[in-house]
Amino acid sequence: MGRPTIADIARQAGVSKGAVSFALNGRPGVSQATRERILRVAEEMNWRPHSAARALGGSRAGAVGLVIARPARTIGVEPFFSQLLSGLQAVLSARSVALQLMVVEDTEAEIEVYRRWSSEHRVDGLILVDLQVHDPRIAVLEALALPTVVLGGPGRHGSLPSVWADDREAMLSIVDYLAALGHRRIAHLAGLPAFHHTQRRMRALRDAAKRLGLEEAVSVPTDFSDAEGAAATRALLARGRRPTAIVYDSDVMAVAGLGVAAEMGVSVPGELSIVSFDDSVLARIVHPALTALSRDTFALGGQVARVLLAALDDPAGVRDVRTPTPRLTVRESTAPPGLGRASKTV
Amino acid sequence: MGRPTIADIARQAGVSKGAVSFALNGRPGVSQATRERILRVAEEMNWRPHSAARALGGSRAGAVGLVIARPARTIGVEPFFSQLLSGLQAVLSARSVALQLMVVEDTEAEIEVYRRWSSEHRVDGLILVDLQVHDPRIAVLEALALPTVVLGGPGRHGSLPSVWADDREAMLSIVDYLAALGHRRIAHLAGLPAFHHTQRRMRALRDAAKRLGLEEAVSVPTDFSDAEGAAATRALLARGRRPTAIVYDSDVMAVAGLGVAAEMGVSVPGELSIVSFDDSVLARIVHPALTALSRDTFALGGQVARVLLAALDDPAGVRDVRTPTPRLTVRESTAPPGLGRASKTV
DNA sequence: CTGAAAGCGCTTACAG
DNA sequence: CTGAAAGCGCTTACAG
Repeated sequence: MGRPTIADIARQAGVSKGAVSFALNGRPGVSQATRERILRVAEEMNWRPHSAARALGGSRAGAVGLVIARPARTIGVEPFFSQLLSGLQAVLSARSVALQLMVVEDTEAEIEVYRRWSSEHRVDGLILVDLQVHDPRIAVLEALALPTVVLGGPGRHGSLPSVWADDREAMLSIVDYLAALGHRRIAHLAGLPAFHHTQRRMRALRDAAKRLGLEEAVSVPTDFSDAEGAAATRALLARGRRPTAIVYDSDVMAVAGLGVAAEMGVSVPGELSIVSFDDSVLARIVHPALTALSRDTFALGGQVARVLLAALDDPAGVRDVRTPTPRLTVRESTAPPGLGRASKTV
Repeated sequence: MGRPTIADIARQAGVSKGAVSFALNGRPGVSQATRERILRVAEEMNWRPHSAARALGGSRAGAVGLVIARPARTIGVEPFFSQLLSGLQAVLSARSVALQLMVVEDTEAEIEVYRRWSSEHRVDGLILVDLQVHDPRIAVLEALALPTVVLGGPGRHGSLPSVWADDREAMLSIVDYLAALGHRRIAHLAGLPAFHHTQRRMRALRDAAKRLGLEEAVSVPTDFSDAEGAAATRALLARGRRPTAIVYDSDVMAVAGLGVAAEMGVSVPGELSIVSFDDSVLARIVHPALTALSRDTFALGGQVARVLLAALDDPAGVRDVRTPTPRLTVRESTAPPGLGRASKTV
């Protein structure tokens, strides 16, 4: 007889379709006894909601969207995103909400997707990543009135709720550690300067340098690619008085930097300490293993999903959420400066 | 007035809703003149299809699904998948078909997702990856009668159409190259033995070893994790007569193996040649850069999407598609054996 | 607390 | 080639 519908259940249970709908959705409007009977029948018939019908009747699409804008030459979906996705889906699928994922070339294309999804009623809400300093997406999303949670901040996210970790505190923890080891010349291979978190990290480094009286502390912006990471590292290490420590904004760039150090005969950590702002398998498997900032990205994804679900129920009742600051995992790529080639190991 | 519907267009153009639907979907049933008028009106009103309504009225969900089953400890979504996704979406979104992506723990959970999606009418078709030798998913999908394209093969995919590249030929090209360099003892750090392509690679190595009269050619199965890749490499290199070349089934394992070689003071490529079966940023950025099998994974994704779309239109009219065999990109990690520590440097 | 009805925005036979 | 109508499977006011 094909898939059972609520009409079948209603007939079987001897009630109206409306009553079945109320019972199935846990709403008031049916007595406890009939509710249980209806649920039992639905179970017996192995009924499942038809997502399209539900979306048409109600006004929910039953899905939320996530668009990642990355130029093709960068790594694409990095370990960070795969962890985030898992965390998101763990929470969303428990509520039967699907996740629409899309990878596009740039912010313009990203905005187009939001407009299309909105007009096609594809999604009920959105997750916004890679927050920019002057972010054109914010105004668009406010205008579309699509419930959205921003991963990033604090600040620069307009009236949209944000889930954020403190990149400033994180950067300070790195610099404090390096300074404690004795480093006085620290370089920072930053990501895209348009990103909000890039600016916060750069600013934190400047502030820390002043406070600690460092001899040098420079941030070099890049496009996050391994190519620019390698090129910038080469330039830094070719200087007369080169930095004794480099902080990389991504694990991919950090690994590329490690390769350049090997290529130029600069020992790590003997002559150069390396810290990655992102932790992942990459940071662990290279040699020497990289000291890196670790965080529970899976849990972060779950947190974002919960905030978004709350926003769907009550767009006005949602507050910004601060998540734990990433913590430094020390491995083999950091040491006091100037140990020289003696410590080069292996 | 809210979003325009086909009823609005019909009123404005002075025709029936049915006529509008035909015109908008490029079907016969309206004259050329009225078709053009309708399209013009739709354009003026900035009409967009409501995906749920379309799914309910027709019987299409407007989406296809891809489930990736990976235990949490492996890298998750690898570069391979991100490329594949991009290729899939490039073709699918041109036809306004969404992609439902889900990451789960194991095959059992994966099958559950298929059953749920099927009964909820969430997707019109599926893409199946990581084909197994005895794959329980095949029978389930045949029974669900959900149009599905298998990425993998040839063989073992039942009545489902397959898009495949020849892993056997690919392995032979590696072994032939290593043998030509003079290697006589070759090891292969394979992936999960349950995977169809793992078996084909292992068998290809055995056959090549016999044909070439190699002294030793052993395949060691692993779970694809960096941990097992490292452990197995350690065991191989600790032997008396160790292999002079190791072929790794994934880039992550190859990088882990490279780390172990460094740790044990085995120079690459002087004392050990390393080849990765997967190419990616990882293979390029490490030092020495890894010789690897390259393929156009983006194009592969596009190909899979095209076959799936064809299967949606006509499930019976789809044939298996063979894609180009991956080709060896030689970098710095391979050399004739026994050059010894002299060539270590850099 | 419950039932009968209308409606969500499309698609698709079925008559003309 | 075209129009009027029914129907997809739900949800949600609106009466009782």
